Amino acid sequence: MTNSSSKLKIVPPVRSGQTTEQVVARVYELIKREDLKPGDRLPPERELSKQLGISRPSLRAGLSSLISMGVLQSRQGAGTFIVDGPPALDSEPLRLLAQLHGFSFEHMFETRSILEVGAAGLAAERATGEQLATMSEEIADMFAALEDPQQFLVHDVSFHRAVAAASGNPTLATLVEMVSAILYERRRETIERAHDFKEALELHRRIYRAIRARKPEEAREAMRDHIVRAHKAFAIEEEQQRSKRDKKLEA
Amino acid sequence: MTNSSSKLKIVPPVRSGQTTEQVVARVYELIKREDLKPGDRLPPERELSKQLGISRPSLRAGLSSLISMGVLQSRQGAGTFIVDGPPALDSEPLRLLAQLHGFSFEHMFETRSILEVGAAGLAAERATGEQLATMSEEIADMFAALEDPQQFLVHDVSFHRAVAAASGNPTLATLVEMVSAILYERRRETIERAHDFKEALELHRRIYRAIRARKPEEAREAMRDHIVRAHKAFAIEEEQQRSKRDKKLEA
DNA sequence: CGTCCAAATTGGTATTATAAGTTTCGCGAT
DNA sequence: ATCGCGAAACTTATAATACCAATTTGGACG
Repeated sequence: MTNSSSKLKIVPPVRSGQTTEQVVARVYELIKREDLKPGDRLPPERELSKQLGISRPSLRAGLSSLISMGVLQSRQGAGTFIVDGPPALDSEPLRLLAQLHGFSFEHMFETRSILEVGAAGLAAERATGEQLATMSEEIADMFAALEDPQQFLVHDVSFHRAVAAASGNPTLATLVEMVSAILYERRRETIERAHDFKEALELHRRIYRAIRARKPEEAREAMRDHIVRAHKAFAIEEEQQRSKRDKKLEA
Repeated sequence: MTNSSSKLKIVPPVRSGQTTEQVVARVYELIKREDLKPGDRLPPERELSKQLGISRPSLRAGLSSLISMGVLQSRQGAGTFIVDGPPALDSEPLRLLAQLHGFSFEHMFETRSILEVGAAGLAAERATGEQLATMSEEIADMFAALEDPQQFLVHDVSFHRAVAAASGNPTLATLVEMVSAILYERRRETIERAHDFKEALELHRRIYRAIRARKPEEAREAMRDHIVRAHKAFAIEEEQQRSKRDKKLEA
């Protein structure tokens, strides 16, 4: 139903949109018809370019788009594949947009809070036993990493990812992941000066207990409380780093 | 973060586009240093490819990525520009991801609900006079379009966009936009059979009044109620369309 | 069973032609 | 003389063809 006569719009044969868009649209069609599943290999570039009636560089431009969108992945010598693994959106676009329009970290934290509070509430309603186990394990790993900030942060992030997954809503989990990734990267740089991991750990346990006890409202409240505090801690770390940098400039 | 030590699977090094990534990274640097602001023009392709030390087709592959990410925009004969206007993320990646992993519309609605309920709450705290006026105007336009489903839907969407904007959180507004765009496209096809616009309109007015009265919890509750009902209406429309299609197949 | 080579495939470049928008300049009318 | 207007020249993105390089895969051969 691509260029049939359903509309009388004066559209020259393949004139609509750039060739790049055509590639994206075509791959979308392939996926939609389930000719392609995650992990599958696409036809070779030369063949695919012939099928679409465009040149190889043009095709490559389109594939680049899909790769940067996180839908495809290519390995030289092997082929181009539909990305396998958990669904995820690349956070690069959001990062660029934030940089362009000067989104503040305050807004990022606020958005993250809304998403994760929602996720925690759903998780309390739907989490499976296995998902509960995963959360619990991450908390144990945080205990074990109380002296190693970087490692602690890794398990912190994993715990939140587990909660998002336990919401049973992949769309929501994907958005949580996208926003968190940006904050995580920034946090990694300032975590060294962090303090009071024990408090953070206790807050995580509180979230877990509420989810485990199937109490959505408590889970939501615990998550909200945790992120507010995390935001404050983050702000303090940022401030410390800033003042340190200023000091260095004086010298 | 991808290949943690949880599995020893021999994963070939991910060389997904070295030059393409270079282009994205370089443009990101340009933006970060504020050499480039929204609306600005990039150097011509020939010049830029020389600056980066890569060929034009390779550069174009990178630019294609940025264009599909919604960061750039090209006009033949004029040049390539940083996108101007309100910040927005292309919803194509999410659409593809949803198709690939079979995300359901239920999940989409649930995510939209979480985002918009949060936005409504914030809007009740922060909406400016002008933003309130915009919302009110959209409601008036919905009144005027009670007999024209397509037009009604347009103002419906605009109203929600206005609420998201009034949250004062551009990150949140961007995510709302991204998720809504997907549902909107689908809705446009089924809206003709919709019923009871008056009820929907009344729910919108309730949201507006709560925001106007600066009552966050009421605004949240009104938004939650509205989206639940919208979801139900959507499900009914889908069902009608499905049964109609089945009927046609019989004949 | 191991090693190595050849075919397949993506990665990247160079060159050229084409189409579309922008600017400029000259001409004519006022 | 000046203003408006149209056409030509220029700039720029768009796209195709041809070519070589790097890497992986699989099979042939010892």
